[in-house]
Amino acid sequence: MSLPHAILTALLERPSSGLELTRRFDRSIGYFWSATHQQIYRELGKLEGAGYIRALPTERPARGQKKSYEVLPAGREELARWTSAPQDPKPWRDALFVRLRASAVVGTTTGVEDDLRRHLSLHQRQLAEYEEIEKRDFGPGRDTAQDRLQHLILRAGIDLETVWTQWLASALEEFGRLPEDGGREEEPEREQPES
Amino acid sequence: MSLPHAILTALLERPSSGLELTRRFDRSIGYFWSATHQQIYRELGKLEGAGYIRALPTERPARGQKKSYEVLPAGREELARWTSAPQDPKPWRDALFVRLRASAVVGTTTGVEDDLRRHLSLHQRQLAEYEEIEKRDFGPGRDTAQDRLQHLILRAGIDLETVWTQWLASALEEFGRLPEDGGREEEPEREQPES
DNA sequence: GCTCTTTGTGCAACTAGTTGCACAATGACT
DNA sequence: AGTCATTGTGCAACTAGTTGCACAAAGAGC
Repeated sequence: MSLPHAILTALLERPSSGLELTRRFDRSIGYFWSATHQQIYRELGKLEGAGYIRALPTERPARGQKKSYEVLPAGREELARWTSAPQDPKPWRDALFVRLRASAVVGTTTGVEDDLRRHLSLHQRQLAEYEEIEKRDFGPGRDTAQDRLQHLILRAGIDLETVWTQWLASALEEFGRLPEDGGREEEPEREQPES
Repeated sequence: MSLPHAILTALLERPSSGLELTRRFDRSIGYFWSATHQQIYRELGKLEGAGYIRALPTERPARGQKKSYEVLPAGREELARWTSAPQDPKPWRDALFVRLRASAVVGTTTGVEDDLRRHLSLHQRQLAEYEEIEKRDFGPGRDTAQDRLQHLILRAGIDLETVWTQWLASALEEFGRLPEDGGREEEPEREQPES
């Protein structure tokens, strides 16, 4: 459960209102932990209730009015605690693979193939965006410890998107070599290797 | 929402009971779509209610008794429909990156670093397991369309685990070069690049 | 001055997934 | 025969995340 901690991190980097946070999640933090504005507002409420953050004093605190939050010491402590506590990696889930395996067993491959192509171009776009950011924000100048950690994260994104595009390309190649009816099994009772 | 479709796929490959499904999810399908037995039983109930599967007739259908399911034509159709319908890739979420970024801002890196090491060895183990499976199940003999699609999926797993191990190794290297107090910013008000 | 759009904030209901427990049948051990 | 562990099945409560809507304020266009 990382959303509250992602928010604390963002607020430590810079105190912000709900909308500002939403924007920052869209173009930065959301690359590895996405969240909608609804989630963010709800979480801000909880964090405030827990005493981890507080609203910065403002002239007219009314509804529909910008409200900025800053992290309190308790919030910083909680973040430090959470950050250094061990956590298991979540088992990755990807519907695309389910669909691939399903298409092998029902024997229709054209639908997935189209989507494979679409995903490929999405991943290519994302990769390009990351590389753009890398060029822009991580030139030779910036190498404080903080820069280097952020660069490391960006690198993970780039590497991951790279394998995705490569794998999708190779999958499409493989599809090109498949017989028209796809992978429908001829003898359904055959013992499958469970891989 | 892929669990029902993952189950349909598995049942088409071979009719099974809840427990058999659970086992197959553990060592095969679960590599890309994990599920607990509770989820599986619940979903089997729903699928039966929807007329997509049915319990194979058995002598003594009592509680605590093995009950196998098979896919009905309607289930196969639904699976084919779902498989070929376009679906957007889910934005990937990874708490590790949140923690990394958080550690940069709170300035404590030792905890994460230990966990990075632990994750590295977990990914290495997973990678080894996949490669074992590849050697065992996808030798030169097996190359029906279905084999090739399953191999493709396994390849994705291998490729992904490979980048993970590489990235984690490079991250640890980077950590080795960091100053002791980590990435705590010296001037918190500096404009951060939002990458 | 009045509608219209944009910006900022938020609630409520729903869906998916996880955790924790419970209970029946079976065979083994004593 | 009696308890005990194991196997197989399942419910219920909870947590996290998504979707859909609503409402207030402010400025823009007429």
